Order: sequence, then structure tokens, then C-alpha cells
Amino acid sequence: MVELRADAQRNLERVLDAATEVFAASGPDASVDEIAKRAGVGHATVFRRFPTKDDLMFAVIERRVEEMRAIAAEALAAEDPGPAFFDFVHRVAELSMSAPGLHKCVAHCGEKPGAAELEALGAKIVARAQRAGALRKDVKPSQVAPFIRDALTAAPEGEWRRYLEVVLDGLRA
Amino acid sequence: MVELRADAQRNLERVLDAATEVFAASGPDASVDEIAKRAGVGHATVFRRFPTKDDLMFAVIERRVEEMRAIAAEALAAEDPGPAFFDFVHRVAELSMSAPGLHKCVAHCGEKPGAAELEALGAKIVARAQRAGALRKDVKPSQVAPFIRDALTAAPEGEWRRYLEVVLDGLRA
DNA sequence: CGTCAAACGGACTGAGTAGTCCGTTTACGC
DNA sequence: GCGTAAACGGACTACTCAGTCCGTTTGACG
Repeated sequence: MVELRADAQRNLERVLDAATEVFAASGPDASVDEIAKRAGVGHATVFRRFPTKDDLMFAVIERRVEEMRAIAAEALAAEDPGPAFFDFVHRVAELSMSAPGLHKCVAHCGEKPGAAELEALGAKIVARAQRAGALRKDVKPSQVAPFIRDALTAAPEGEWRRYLEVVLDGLRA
Repeated sequence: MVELRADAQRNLERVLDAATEVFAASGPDASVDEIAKRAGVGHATVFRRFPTKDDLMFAVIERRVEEMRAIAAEALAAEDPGPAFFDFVHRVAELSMSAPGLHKCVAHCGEKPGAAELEALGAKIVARAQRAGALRKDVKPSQVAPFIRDALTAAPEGEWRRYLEVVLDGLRA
């Protein structure tokens, strides 16, 4: 990726945006044609940047992970660890629950780009909030993320926000 | 279904068995060809009994529901309501967790044949166990099934048995 | 401008799959 | 056995979709 002509760059972004929307809505079975159409390009253009559909899916996920990493960094930089933790969880939950199709995509391409780092950042945020006395200290920081994830995936359609509040209340000091 | 020639009857059973296996393993994306091959018949034979793939999927689910209904009836007939409840839950959990692909099939064909009756039977079993003093009485019988289902679907790969025990312990009087 | 490589996209290929057709085989009653 | 309707299954159609090809367009740069 040495340089990219202006039109190519623009189309690349359009394709990624469209792919995110479509995969988020329809999961990994969405067709490349539909994505190309929504992006306003021919589907050959999609395949020029992403040799296979899986590569495209991978790129979409990577981008989403990057967003989450940014939110995590923000939370780590915030001055008040307690509220920072709760805000972080809410934002990440909102982001990931707004795109149920992407969960299936992640499952589809077993690779989880950057998942480990994200997990580690989450643990740091938890530990910081615990030290600040905002969270109970008898749970391991690394266990909080899976715990919340489980609660979200188990939540019945449209009820995940309530579930999340219950879980968060349970974690408060 | 007035009468069925002996060979037709045999093939019908083979098809249903094969479809159950294949759908359980690969979910709703499994191809009719594969099912037919596993059943040892041509795929036209499958389509003769089940005009569409969805009809076949529906039949497979119906059959599974029937199995569960039988287990529920047994639990209701048992003399000791407490153990009957726990045994019922274990057997149903084992049955449904042994076929993860079928969950996706159920989701695929929105129709859930007999789900309501099954739910009602479950509630009866719970209520009976509560009256016998084996279960805590501060949960509504109708809430127990969804609760357990959530725990199972949320369980990480291969950990569902542990999760189930925790949940069941929580329900004991 | 004029040039040219980069980028484009419509048309094509090939694989897979749901569902149909029809000539052949087989169970079953007589 | 024999005749026949039921059942069978290989071949066929129609369609979708991932991925390729190639003739045309366009942005960048002198």
C-alpha cells in the first residue's frame, strides 16, 4: 500500500463502509455483489482490494476492533477510573450489540485480529477501577469481560440493556 | 399419508435420521444432496416427501420436540417430583446441546412447532418440584426454562455442563 | 494538453444447490 | 407369476454467488 490514487482511496473507504453495514445486518452470508452495489462500485473493484470475501470480512472486523481499542485508550487516559470503566463498557456494548451480524462474522473467520490486546486493555481498565474503589475486588480483572459478554449474548432480543445494568450493579463495590 | 409402501416408509425414516444428523452438525446451510447421500437415496426422493428443504427442516425439529415432550411426560409421571425435575433438565439439556446446528435451524424457520406446549409442560414440572419442596419458591415456574436456556447458550464452548450445575444449585431450595 | 499506468466495471466462468422431469425399477394385490 | 401404480434416482433446469478477464475510463504528472 505505497500510494493510492485519489479515486481508489475514496472507493476503498466506500467499500469498507458498505461492507460494515451489510455484514452487520446480514452476517457472513451477505453477498459481495450487494456490498459493491451499496458502495456504488462494480464488484470487481471490491475484489481488487480484497482478493477474497474473507479478506474483506477480516478488514471490517479489524476496523471495528480498532474503534474499540480507541475507546479503551480513552478510558485508560480518563482521570476518574470508576466512571471511565462504566462509560467504557456502555460504549463497547452499544457498539457491538448494534451489529449482531458481525458476531457471526467473527465466528466465521476463526481469526480474531487483536482480540488478545483488547482483552488486556479491558483488564487494565477493570484493575484501575478496582484500585479506585469503584468495583468489587473479588473478581479477577480478566474475568470481567467474558462475564459481561456472556450476559449480553444470553440476553433475549431487545433486553440486553437491562441485563447489562443488572450485571454492572453486581460488579459495583 | 394414507398408506406408505414398505420401501417408501424405510426411506422416509432414513431420510429423517440423516437430516437430523446433518442439520445437527452443519446447521441450516447443510445441502439436501448431502442428506440424501447420507441416507443412501437420490435427492429427488427427499423432495418427494418434503417439497422444500424448509419442510424437511421443520419435520426434523418437530421430531426433536416430540422427543422432548416424551421426556417431559415421563418427568410429570414420576413419583418423586424433585429428582424428576433435575433429571428432566439434564436430559433435555443433553439432547439440545448435542445438536448445536439445530438451534440455528430453529432460528432459521421462525416457526417453532409445539414450543408453547413444551414450555407449559416445563412450567408444570417446575411447579410440582416447588410444591414438593425441592426448589425455591420465589421464582415463577415459567421463568425457569428461559433462565436455564440463557445459561446454556451463554456457556463457553464445552463448559455448559459446569454452568448448568451452578444454575441448578442456585435453584435448589 | 498529452501520455500512461492505475483503476474501473460489465461480462464471463465455474462451482454449488434448490427443485423438476421422466424413464426405469419394485412392492404388492390378484 | 403378472400387471400396475407407487416409488425411485440420474439428469436437467434455473439461479446465486465467488472470483477472473479485458476493453474502457480517469487521475496524476510533466
